[in-house]
Amino acid sequence: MATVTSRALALLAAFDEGHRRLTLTALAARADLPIATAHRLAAELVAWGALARTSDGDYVVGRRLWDLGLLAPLNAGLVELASPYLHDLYSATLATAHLAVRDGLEVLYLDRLRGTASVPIVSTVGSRLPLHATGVGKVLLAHAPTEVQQAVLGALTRVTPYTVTQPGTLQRQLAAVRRDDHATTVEEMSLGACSVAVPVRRDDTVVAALGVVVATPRRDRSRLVGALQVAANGIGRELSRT
Amino acid sequence: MATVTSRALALLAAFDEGHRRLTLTALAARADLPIATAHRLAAELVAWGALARTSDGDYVVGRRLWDLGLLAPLNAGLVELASPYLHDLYSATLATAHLAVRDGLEVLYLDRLRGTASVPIVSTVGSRLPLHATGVGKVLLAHAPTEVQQAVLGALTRVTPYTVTQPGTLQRQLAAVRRDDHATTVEEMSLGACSVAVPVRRDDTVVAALGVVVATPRRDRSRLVGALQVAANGIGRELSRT
DNA sequence: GCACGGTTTCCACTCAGCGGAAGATGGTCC
DNA sequence: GGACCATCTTCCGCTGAGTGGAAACCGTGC
Repeated sequence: MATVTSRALALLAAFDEGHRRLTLTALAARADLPIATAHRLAAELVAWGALARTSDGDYVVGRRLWDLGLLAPLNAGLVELASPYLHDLYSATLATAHLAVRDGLEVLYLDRLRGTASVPIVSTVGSRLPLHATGVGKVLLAHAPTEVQQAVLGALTRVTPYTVTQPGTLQRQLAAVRRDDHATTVEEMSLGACSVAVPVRRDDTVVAALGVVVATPRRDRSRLVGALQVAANGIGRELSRT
Repeated sequence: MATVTSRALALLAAFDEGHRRLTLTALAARADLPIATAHRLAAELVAWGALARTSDGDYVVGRRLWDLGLLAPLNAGLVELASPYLHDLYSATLATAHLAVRDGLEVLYLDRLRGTASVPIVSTVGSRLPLHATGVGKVLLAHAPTEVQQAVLGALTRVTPYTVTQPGTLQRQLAAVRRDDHATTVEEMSLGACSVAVPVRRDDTVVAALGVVVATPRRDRSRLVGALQVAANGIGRELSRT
């Protein structure tokens, strides 16, 4: 038997990147609730500010959830603190630059500065992508607890024909990431897109990863790694002061 | 009689900028709920991801609200699209740069790039400040519907000794903002801080304001206005394409 | 004017939610 | 080591908050 709270949360969960605005009927269907129940509970969420009603009656996520979301510890200054460095990185490389953290068994993109090159970019702020198929993901996975590594290694899904799906291969790559202090991918997440990423450390702990996405990394690899490390070190220094 | 939904939302509302992590007892007190009730409902919020429990038992806002918050229409690309221009502005001026929108009778800061100058900055991403006492606020107020202007003009609170609190004076300033297409403040929000701001237009509609905070605006006013307008025009052009 | 789809409102029935109390846990002080 | 305190967790009898099908309402299109 569902609780009232779980029903209200089901309404919130009905929204996602592909469903940012919903009619009442669609909202009820996606929340698996009768229309009358959805209507009643949604009215309370609207009154509080968790949802909002557009002028033609559709429901959208309310401003108050934006406010609350900013209080989530993940945003405790990291995005803001890292932003200048992300832009320095962009200026130095003109490539799409990312700041990401590990969230369970996935990469979560906290910030992105989109470059000008026509390289396919699949990430956006708030999106989650596989750890094993992205540069920032490999960095985060290489420094994750053993049980996280084992869980990921046990479920390597193929995203492109070049995605590494053999555990042994990925383990060797992760060891190389720890040794070389950077990771690369070559069309493992998107065809036409390669990436380079480095760890962001607060003292000795890897708390995030910084990466860029380019068409071909091999030519500029050491230059990209250098720029990434300068930016990552700057972020790490400021993190150590807070 | 309170509903279950209102109690659950009261728990979420217990968190704010000054209370990012709360013990169960504090959470219950701030939500005005008995501890047993708070414990039960909070457990459901934790299970869903709206709240999280730290290792020592405290409650914090959960990652899932961060995700949901990103879906709020306000963030539909504006922050990300504007970010490169905000950094261009920073590079050109080395001052703290802001992107803000009007939210009811207040300014809401969507993005901020903190400059290096030692000027007191009171805004942070997500914060709301008065429309009449900030540069971006004056821009947004000058282009707000008449009833918004009248509501604000009827309640001009003093923030510093230099805050404009006489309706006639502010009205003349707003007319000047519309005429000159930029606004300034001089220690009206914080002593030692002055600001310059311009409108960001999508076609002919003012949808945001872009501003910088400096120690003394008079010396660089036209240079700052120029840089702001270049950035605002760039943002506006991209907005017109989406 | 009618049909249709979506939204809003009603209300008899029932079980989910309530919260005080008791127990458990952990930390501090003497 | 024991006493004390504050916080957290769990229990459970009672009852009114919540339920959702059905009807009414509303807007649009033909």
